[in-house]
Amino acid sequence: MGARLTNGIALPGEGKGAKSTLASSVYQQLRDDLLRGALEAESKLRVEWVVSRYGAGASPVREALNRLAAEGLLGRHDQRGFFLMPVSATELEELTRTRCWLEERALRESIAHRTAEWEEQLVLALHRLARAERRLPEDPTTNNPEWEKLHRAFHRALIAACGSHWLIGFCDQLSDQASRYRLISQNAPGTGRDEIGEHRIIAERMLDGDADGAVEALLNHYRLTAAMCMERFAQGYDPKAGLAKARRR
Amino acid sequence: MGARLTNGIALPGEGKGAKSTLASSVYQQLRDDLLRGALEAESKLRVEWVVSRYGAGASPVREALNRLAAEGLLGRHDQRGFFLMPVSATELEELTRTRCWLEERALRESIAHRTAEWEEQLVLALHRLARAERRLPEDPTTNNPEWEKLHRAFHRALIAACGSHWLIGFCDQLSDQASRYRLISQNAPGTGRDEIGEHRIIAERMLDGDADGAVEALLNHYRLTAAMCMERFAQGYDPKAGLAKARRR
DNA sequence: ATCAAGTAGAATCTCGACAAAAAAGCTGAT
DNA sequence: ATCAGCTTTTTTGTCGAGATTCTACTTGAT
Repeated sequence: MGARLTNGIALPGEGKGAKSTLASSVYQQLRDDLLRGALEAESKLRVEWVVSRYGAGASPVREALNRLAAEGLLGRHDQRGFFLMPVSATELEELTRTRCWLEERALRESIAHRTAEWEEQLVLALHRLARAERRLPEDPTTNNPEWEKLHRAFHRALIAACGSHWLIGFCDQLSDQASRYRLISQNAPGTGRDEIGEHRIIAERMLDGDADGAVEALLNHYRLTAAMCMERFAQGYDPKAGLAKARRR
Repeated sequence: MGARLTNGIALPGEGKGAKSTLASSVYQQLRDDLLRGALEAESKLRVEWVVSRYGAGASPVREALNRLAAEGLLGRHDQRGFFLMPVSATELEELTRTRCWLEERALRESIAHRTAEWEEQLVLALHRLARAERRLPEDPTTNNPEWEKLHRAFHRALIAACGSHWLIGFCDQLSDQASRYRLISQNAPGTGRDEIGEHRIIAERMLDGDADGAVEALLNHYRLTAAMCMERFAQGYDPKAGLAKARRR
């Protein structure tokens, strides 16, 4: 198993010459895959499976798994290994509720402490999001990872001026969880939803300093997304579907 | 944590029941020591030092360190190891502010969804806290670890009925950070503060369903603690003190 | 004296093998 | 057929050695 390292060729996003460790590399890739909903099939996550998939030894893989478990993306039981956190309707509801609480506070603080610099970043984030394609051009049934990145960046830009990196971190964590649900339930295309319009309204009200209006728009945005997820995944998602596939061996 | 293990090798010398995994044991002990402010001297945390102190190999120690870093109690730089998160006045201010935001929401929700069971738990937590000694009987200058446990349990009981384990987890995280500051700056004894009285007032207003009053009492409680910490640690704590000691060699 | 380059030392990080535990499979009796 | 108890297999968790990287120190030149 040759260690196929990705150093030497600097990725465009990694301008800092910081050489990453294997543990961090596995962490990043596995995290992306988790958020992409790429491996929701298996409930259990054997370390040997991760080792063979990402081409690293057991030690860095275990370090990555420990980080993800501490973040709440994975679960862990002593002497029983790691597993993907289960999903459920009640958990989605609780998640959305918590998210609304925190984001409302973050939004209001962000508006109260806005600066010109922050406004420009917000405009920029909205512009980039509007330019990106929602789905992959070659396959309109799958989400565009680039759009997901920009979407997350936009929502982070909204609360960037709230003045608490703790609150920003918590919102990020909840955002990760939410996108996991969104991508598991494969948000249906073209359900008559004007996504970019929703985002634009939120941004405009933010820029106008209309805190109440922005909060209302944002919470509706979250609740609508959650409702669509809930519906689709209450009727369509079968947690045992993946296990059948895993049995082939 | 009531996992009674059928571990034949009792090894009573260790005291701590190293029941499950070494990584979890090191995690628990190191976390306790961090919150106790027991090792704030050195800024850097060499894994070999942890290995020799807690008697485990490098692998479980690294797993424990990764968990703590993901929780925000430690910092980490690739290829540069782990370090204790620095403390500062601005960080304490930001922490306190964030904590007030989250705890206010949690408190209001907890009151709104209170049950008889929850009320009883709260009464119990207050009673236990009132019974415990604030300082160690044999050495009145150091805090009583038992009191710290009960104090944390009381504050968690306040928000236990808020209906979101996410929010509870975030509040716990902030509570950990806050107690780190409190114990670093060695909260002064006998500054005329009626601690048990403050806690009792909060609990009484909670039980009365007086949300506004409870919130006011709780936030004042946090802000007073923070102010005392801030004062003592702005004038008394020198972050370079530990480094100077480290240079002797 | 300051600064740069090169070297020796120390720390981090990773790998492969081993021990311990849990899960799966098997036999035999009720 | 079911279940307890034992054996086999799989998986987790741990250790020690080695490779890679960072840090501190010495040396030499402007």
